Amino acid sequence: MVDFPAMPTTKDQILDAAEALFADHGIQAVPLRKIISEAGVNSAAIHYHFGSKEALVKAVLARRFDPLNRERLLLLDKLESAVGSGQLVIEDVLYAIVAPALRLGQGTESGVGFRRLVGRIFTEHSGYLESIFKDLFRELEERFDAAFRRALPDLMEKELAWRKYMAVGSMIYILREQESILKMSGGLCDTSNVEEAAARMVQFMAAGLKAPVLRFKN
Amino acid sequence: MVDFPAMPTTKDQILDAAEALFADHGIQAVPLRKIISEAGVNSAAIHYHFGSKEALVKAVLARRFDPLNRERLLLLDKLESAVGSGQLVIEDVLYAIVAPALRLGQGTESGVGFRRLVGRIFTEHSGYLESIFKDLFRELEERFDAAFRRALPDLMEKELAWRKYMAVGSMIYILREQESILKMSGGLCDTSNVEEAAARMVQFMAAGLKAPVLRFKN
DNA sequence: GTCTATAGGGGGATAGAC
DNA sequence: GTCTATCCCCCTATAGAC
Repeated sequence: MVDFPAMPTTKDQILDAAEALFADHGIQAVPLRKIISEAGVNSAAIHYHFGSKEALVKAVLARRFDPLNRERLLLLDKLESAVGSGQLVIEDVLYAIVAPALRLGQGTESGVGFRRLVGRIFTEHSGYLESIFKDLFRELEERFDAAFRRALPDLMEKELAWRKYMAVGSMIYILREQESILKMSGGLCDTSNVEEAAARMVQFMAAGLKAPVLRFKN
Repeated sequence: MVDFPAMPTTKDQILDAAEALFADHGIQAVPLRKIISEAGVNSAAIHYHFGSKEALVKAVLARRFDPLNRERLLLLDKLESAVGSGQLVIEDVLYAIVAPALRLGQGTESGVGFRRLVGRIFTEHSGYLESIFKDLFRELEERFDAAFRRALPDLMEKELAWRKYMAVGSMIYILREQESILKMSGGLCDTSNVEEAAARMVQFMAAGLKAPVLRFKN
């Protein structure tokens, strides 16, 4: 058979099927058998191509998160070089995190799936997922933590930490549950308009991050 | 043997063990065998007392969420009767949702576990969990949706819907991941001080909900 | 590289003695 | 109400023919 570029390889079929199923049901909940039957490949193919379920999971995640996080860092690079030693605008920093994730695979049929995966990975920790997650996000977290600091220089470290996790929480909930939210909201909350969704998310998170400082006794 | 009130029944031992394991690993990920061994009961005890894993899950969740949501609704009742036909304050409404969840089991050893369960239930949907979740939260959601409307009368329906889900997302992420957040933040984000944590969460969510309105083309 | 077949371990659920 | 023993299904992983 001639090597025809558009022909999906067995490996890709497995990755596609696994990605869709992981997004729908969670990573642990999906048996390799289901991936096999969904991908229409042989029952030994996964172990031949990847070696184990853990290695497959790593490959599925890396295929999306590596380019996604590279794009986020590229946007941050641009922001940083644009302001020089000046102050970063928190809305711009948030946009650099949110928009690439919302854009992921827009227009493709499988797009919703791996956008949901982006949110899901933050709340699946058990066993080997923990270390996969850390490897995927270490650089991103360091760079954006520093950017948050620069954009919000007046916040105490503790205050910023609290608000950062709450902002992250709101973002991953929207990404992860986008379909059930679309349904629950009766069609109002639609992430398929990327710029609108990004603007709403950025605005919400920025408002929380910039809220007036509270005083506590401790 | 005399009926001694402090003696935990087999049923309670099962519920306690299941709750802790569900909070740690997720509901689907926990096999009944693990609950059995953790609870130190007989391998047939769960099926004798509950009938199935689904019925056990329902019992575990109802034991905590029924009183929790009753308390939230009681607080909302008080707010509503205090303002009469006037306007509700969004911060008070948010506090009525957040504070009871943070207070759940504070001081007890197993408290962290079922506080995490509160957050976890929002992102485990597969199969029978969906309908259990709806049953547990139907009344709460209706009442608090109406309260949000009353507290934020100037927001368009769509705007309010978006912001509501983002606020919910930030809350459940904090509840659900409280231990990993405590660790990741180097001890800064501690939910054991209930009033401080509640105040921070309320402030963040309220700021996002009250952010200035954006204009969109659609 | 792709197939069938199967090993080997867990999973939920149940029967039936005590 | 509590125990032991076991059924039957599904899981990951591998061996070995083609």
